[in-house]
Amino acid sequence: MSGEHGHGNSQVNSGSKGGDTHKHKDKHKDKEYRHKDHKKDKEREKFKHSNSEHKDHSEKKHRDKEKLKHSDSSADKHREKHKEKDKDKEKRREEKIRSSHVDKPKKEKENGYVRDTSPSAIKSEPEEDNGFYPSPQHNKTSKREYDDEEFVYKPKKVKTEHDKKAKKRKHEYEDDEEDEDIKPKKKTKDKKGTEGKKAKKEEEEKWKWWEEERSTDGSKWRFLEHKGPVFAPPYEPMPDKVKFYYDGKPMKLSAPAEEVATFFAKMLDHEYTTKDIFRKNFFKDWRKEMTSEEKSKITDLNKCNFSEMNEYFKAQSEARKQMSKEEKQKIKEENERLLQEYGFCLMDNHKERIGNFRIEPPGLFRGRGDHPKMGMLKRRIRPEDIIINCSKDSKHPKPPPGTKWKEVRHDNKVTWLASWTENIQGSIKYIMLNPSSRIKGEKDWQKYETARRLKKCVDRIRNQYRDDWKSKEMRIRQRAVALYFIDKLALRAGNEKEEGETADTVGCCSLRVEHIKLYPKMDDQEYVVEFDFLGKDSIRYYNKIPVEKRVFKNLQLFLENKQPEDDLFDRLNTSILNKHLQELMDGLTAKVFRTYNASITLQQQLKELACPDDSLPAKILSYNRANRAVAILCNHQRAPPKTFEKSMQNLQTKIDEKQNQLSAARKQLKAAKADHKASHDDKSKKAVELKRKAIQRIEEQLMKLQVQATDREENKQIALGTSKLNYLDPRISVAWCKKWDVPIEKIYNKTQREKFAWAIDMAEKDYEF
DNA sequence: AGGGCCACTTAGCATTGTAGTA
DNA sequence: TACTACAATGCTAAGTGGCCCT
Repeated sequence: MSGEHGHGNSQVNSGSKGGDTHKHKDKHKDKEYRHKDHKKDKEREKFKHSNSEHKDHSEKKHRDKEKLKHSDSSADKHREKHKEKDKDKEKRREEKIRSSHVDKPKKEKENGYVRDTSPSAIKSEPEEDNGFYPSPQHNKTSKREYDDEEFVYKPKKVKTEHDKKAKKRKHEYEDDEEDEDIKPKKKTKDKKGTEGKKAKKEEEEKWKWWEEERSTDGSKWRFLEHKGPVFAPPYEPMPDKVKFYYDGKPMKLSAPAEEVATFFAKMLDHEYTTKDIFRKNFFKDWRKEMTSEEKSKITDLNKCNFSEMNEYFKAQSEARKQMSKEEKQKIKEENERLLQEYGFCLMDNHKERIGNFRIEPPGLFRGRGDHPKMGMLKRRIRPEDIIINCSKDSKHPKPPPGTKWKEVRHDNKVTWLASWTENIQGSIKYIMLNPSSRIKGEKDWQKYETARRLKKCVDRIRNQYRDDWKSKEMRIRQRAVALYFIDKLALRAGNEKEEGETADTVGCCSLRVEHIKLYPKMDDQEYVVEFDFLGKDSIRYYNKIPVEKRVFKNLQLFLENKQPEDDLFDRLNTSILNKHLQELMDGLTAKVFRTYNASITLQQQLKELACPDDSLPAKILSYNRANRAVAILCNHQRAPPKTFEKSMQNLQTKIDEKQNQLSAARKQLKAAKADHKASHDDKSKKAVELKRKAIQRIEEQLMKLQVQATDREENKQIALGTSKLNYLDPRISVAWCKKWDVPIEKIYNKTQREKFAWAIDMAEKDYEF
C-alpha cells in the first residue's frame, strides 16, 4: 500500500439515517445519537429515549469485573479511596521526586534535543529527527534502523535554517537567554541577575523558546511561581421575592438547598432537564443538600416549581445585556485586572499565560451523549481541595483568608500549577499553561516530529500489518486488522471504559460486533464494511468502505460465534496494540497515525488543489477544502449552526444583488463606450476606464461572495477548528501561505498564531511534512 | 496481564466579542 | 445606536497513554 489512502469514501454522516436504520438491539435502544444532521433537536429527540438501563449492558468479559466493583455512586467512594491512599501516594510521589533529583540518569544528546536515557527509557533509536532542535553541533548520533533518502536530504534544508536562526539568536538573546536555574548547564548566565529583569520584560512577548535548548532531564521546569487559582464567586441567595414553590405553595429554602435548586432552575429551558436520568440524579444529589425538614417535605421533583427562579435569571442576563457602556467597561476592566494578577505565572524566568486559572464553578454535571451521571451535582471547590504546585524557592500562592490549601508541592516533573479532584468521576483536574507557552509548544512540536518519523517508516509498517493478516495467531490478525482501520480510517485507539460510569462510546480496539456490518457485495463494490458507532463525545461515526478481501475474511472470522455485544477484537486492547507499535517505531502509538494521516492529507490536498492563478479568496477556499478533507477523515462534526439556513439565504440575496449591480454596471459601460465613440474626447475615455474598473471590482466582489457561499455550504456540518488546532502540522500551513503569498492571518486567527508562533517563525515555503 | 492512578491532549458546545449593517 | 451574524474565546468533558503495583 502506498501513501495513498482511500479516504474519499469517508462519509461524515448519513443525514437522518441514525435513528431509522439502526437496528435497535434491546439493550442499546436508548442510545443517544449525537450525529449532526438537518433535523432540529426535537426531531432528533425521537431517537433518544427516556429511560435507560445500563446494568444489563455488560459483556461477558466485564461481568466478573462488575461483581467486584461497586455499581453505585462512585463519587463518594472515590473520595474515600483517595483519602485512604493519600498517604501512600504521597510517599510514592516523594520518592519519585527525590530519586529524580538524586540519581540523575545520564543523558544522551541528540541534535540539540536531549533524551532521558535512564534504564527504562533506553531505546535503540534516537527519538527525534535530525534537526528537531536547533543546535550548532548538529551531530547525528546513532544510525537509524530504517533510513531512507529523505533522511539524508531533508535535514540539509532544515539545518541551514536552523543555523541561521541560531546566529540570530546569538544577537538578540545574548543577555536574556539563560535562566537562573537551580543547576546551571554548560553555559553560564549569572550576569543577568542584575539587569536581566528589565530586558526580559521587553523581550517577553517575542521570546523564541524554540531557539533554545530543551532541558536535559525529565524535568519540565526549574522555577515556577504563580498566584494560585481564582475561585468561583460565592453563592448569592435569591431575593426574597423570587419564590420557589413546592406542590403549588411557596417555600423558603435553606441556602445550600436553594443554591442547588438554582442550578436546576437555570437549565429549565434545556431539554435534558426532562430526562429521567438527569432528574433522578439531580434530585438525589439535591436532597443531600437539604435540611432534614426540607428533605421530608420535598419528596417529588415533579411537584417542584422553579419557574420564578428561572425567570429571575433570564431577567438578570437581559439586564446584563442592557447595561450601559460604562458598566460594561468596568466589568471588563475588572476581568482584565484578574487576568493580569492571576492569569500569568513565572516559569523559568519567563512570564507565561495560564490556560485556565479559574476554578470550575459548581453546577449540574451534563456529560455528552447518554451519560449515566448527567444531572449530578458538581460540588463547589474550596481551597482545601486544591493542591498547589510551584518551586520551593518561589513565593507560594496565598490561600484566601481563613483557608488553607490541601497541599503545596514542588514537583517539576509535571507541568500543572494546581489540581483538584472532581467529584463526578473522581478524576483530577488541572490548571495548566496556555497553548502558546513554551511547555505546551515544545510538546506540540514534538508530536509533529513523531508523526514525521512515522512518515518515514509507514510503508514498512503497512507491509507488516498486511503480512500479519495472514498470521496463524488470532491475536496478531486482530492487531493487524485494527491497525489497518486506525491507519486507513484514522480511528481512535479505543481504550476500555468502565461500564455505567460514562456514555457508551467506543474506539477501534473497543469496537463491538454490533458496530460493523459486512457486505460481500454492495452495489458495484466488493467487501464493504459498514461502521456505525458512537465515538468520543458520542459523535456518531458512520462510514461504508470497501476493504481488501483478506481484511474482510478476517472480520468474518472475528465475528464467528459472537453476540452483538461482544468485542470485535477480543484478543486486543490498546495496551497490546501500543506495545506492538512501540516496537515498530520509537514513540509510536495509535494516536500518531491520526496526526500523521491528518497532516499528510492536508499536504497532499494542498498540492492537488494548488492553482497559482487563483485569486486570494479562491486560494483560501482551496485551503479550507484541504482542511475539510482532514476534518472529514477525522470525523470532526458540528451541529449545523442554528441560523444556518437563514444566513445562507442572506448570502444568496447579496449574491443576487451583486449580480444585478454587475449587469447594471455593464450597461453603463456600454453607454460610456458609445459615448466615447461619439465624442472621442479624453473625458469620455476616462469614463470608460472608470466603468471598466467598476465592473472588475464588482466581479471580484461577486466572486468572493460566491466562494464564501460554497465554503459555507460545504462546511455546514464539519468543524475545521479541531483538526487545525490539534492534527495539522502548522508548518504545512505556514509554508503554504508563504508559497502562495497568502497572509497568515487568513488562515490563523490571533490565538492560533500565538499557539503556532514557533511554526510561523521557522517554516519556510519549501517545508515538507 | 491487568487495574488504578495520573498527566496530558483532544473535543464540541456555550458564551462573549466584534465588525458590519440597518 | 441598536442589531445581528459570525468569529473568537472560554469551558470542561472525554479521550490517550505512561507508569507503577499486584
